[in-house]
Amino acid sequence: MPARSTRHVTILEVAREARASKTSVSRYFGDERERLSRELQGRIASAAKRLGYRPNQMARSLKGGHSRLIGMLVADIRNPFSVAVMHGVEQACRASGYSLLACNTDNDPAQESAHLSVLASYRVEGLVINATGSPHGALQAVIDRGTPLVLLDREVDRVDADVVGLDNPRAIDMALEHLAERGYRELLYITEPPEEASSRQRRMARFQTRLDDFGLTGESLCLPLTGGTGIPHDAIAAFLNRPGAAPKALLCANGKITLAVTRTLQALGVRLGETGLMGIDELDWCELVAPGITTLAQPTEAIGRAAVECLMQRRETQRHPSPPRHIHYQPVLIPRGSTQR
Amino acid sequence: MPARSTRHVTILEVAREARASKTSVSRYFGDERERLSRELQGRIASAAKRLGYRPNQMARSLKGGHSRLIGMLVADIRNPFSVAVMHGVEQACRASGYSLLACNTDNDPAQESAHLSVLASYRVEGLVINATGSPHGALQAVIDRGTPLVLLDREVDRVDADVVGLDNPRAIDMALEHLAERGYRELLYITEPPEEASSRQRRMARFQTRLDDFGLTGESLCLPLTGGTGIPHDAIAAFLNRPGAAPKALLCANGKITLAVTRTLQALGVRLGETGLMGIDELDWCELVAPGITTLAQPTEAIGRAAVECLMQRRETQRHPSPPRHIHYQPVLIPRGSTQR
DNA sequence: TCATTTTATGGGAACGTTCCCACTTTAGGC
DNA sequence: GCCTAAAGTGGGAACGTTCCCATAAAATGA
Repeated sequence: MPARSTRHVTILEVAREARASKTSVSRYFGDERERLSRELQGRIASAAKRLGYRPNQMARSLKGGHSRLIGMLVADIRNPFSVAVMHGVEQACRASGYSLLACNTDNDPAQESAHLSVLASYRVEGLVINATGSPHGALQAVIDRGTPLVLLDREVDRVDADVVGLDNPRAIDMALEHLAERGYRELLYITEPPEEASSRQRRMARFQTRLDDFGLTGESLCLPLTGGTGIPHDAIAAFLNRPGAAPKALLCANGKITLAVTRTLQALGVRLGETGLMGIDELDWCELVAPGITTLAQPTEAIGRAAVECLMQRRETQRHPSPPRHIHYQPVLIPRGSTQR
Repeated sequence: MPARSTRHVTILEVAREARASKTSVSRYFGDERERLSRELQGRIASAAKRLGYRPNQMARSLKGGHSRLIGMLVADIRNPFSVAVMHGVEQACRASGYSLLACNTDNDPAQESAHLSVLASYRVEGLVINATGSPHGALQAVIDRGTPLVLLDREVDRVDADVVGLDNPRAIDMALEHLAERGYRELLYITEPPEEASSRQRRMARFQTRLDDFGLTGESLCLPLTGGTGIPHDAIAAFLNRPGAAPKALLCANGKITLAVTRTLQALGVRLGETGLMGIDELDWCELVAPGITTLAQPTEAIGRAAVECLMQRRETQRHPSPPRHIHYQPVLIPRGSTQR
């Protein structure tokens, strides 16, 4: 029976029970266990177990300044991409002995700064941020305060932090190359509002610049997906019904767009393959819809792990910081029927 | 310029800057702001802003015993159902001034108890748990220690805590009723190993008991989905190829099963509708696959919110606890082509 | 007018740790 | 065999709060 149904056992009670000093108990649970004699170790171990002792992490971080907490801001937790990255982040944190305090901002700058504030009050030792668009002074303030910070996927103006994400130009190039190779000639690039995220801008800009190089023509369509699943059918229908025999294809800037566009195409009765469809972000269901939807998969877990690695590295080289690093991962092409004419 | 590029500002520095006592500053940031004169409030506010002060939550919880933290254990963070519930939980926490420390156990009991341990060390004031199967003594220990605890979806033997989840019998009844009404006669119920979760047991048991009442025959198939996407095609093929003209249908116990089964059916070239397919858990893509997959949607956000509500209630009525409550939500039927012959 | 309450403020002791130092004992070097 | 070093242990002061108390001033009541 592990005793005491009420309240928490303290280090002092363990010390008394083990006939040792609190210092020794502290050493036992800290990283100086080796300094204790075998015998004392034994006494403390059994006393602690008997009493059901758990060091109070709050007290620990107060004294030592180590909260052992990493904070994460996720723009949209219902986006499978975000969750996959978060999974990687959490694993890496745990491997380094940290816990993850993850907050969902629902793409709302107000929630973002509120959460940032909370995370600061818990004295997180590092921050992984999938920020909303607004070039946030609060972020730079965090860095100035000395908290290591990594930006995920999206860079933020005038915030000099490490950035981890997809190699966006390469992703677009791969998409264009694939679509060109499969014989599509006229493209429509569909994206959420680019102002909100640098990665969206990068992708869109690259799309425009490289079309010529692949002998393609194309244009971009910006869809605000706020709220419902609604998406304007007419803009897409107009593109598809445009006269001319050149094979047409749609390129979706991310998973959310791919979902919305697939819905629209079904509503319009479009046959996939004949009309090309391709998306960035791999999702569970992409292989299930009709002939399968071709995607560019992001190495989400790796991105998450890399983010934490950056954090840990900065933590170790705290004094006189190096310039921000940018780490870009290669996407993986998963060809399916939706780009097979 | 919010001053001090290094380290954190303390309450004492603010007090000095505002020509006030630390007690007054503490009052200002606590819930006794009203007791201070307008003038003093002003001085403190501006001093705090000038210095960029954020109360240290670690110190706060150490002294006051309020960590303002709720812990959550999620069995599988890559399951959209879990994420949706988590979203509800987080919203509700924030509304009550709590932050959420969410941990993913990847269905691994070892990680579960490790995380439980960590959460305890942060002195979380409540715990929302989507537990793995093992009837965990650790859980009861948490309760005994006085931490309110809510079980999500799955009950755990010999742990007397509140349980929030789906009305499983009703869900099965609705499914059977719908399938019978649509003319299917022979059913195959497909589930993950029921030992791991009470909800799985409930659903399966109900399925077996109520078949007769709807004039149906049927049997159950248990699939271990660990690891890859692999799923034994042959068991399902055997069911489908069984002689007899009675229309057949498959009922999937959760979203993960629905995904795996849909993959299998595509591989087998089965036409949905002709062969019925229905699943518990609504997913993004269910309306996209072929004629659309009929589902029973769980009110995930509501479940999440209810869990936190239970926690808050227990927190307020700490002394002399009431018996565990069980809250069960009704599913919503979303009929689609996969159950239309 | 003076005792009494109320209002506004501040000092100091905790909360449960860690960590610096100091002390004792044992081992090592010559 | 004595001096020094190392190993093993413990006491006490922080860490940044909150909260109990005490105080001073202002308001109230007769």
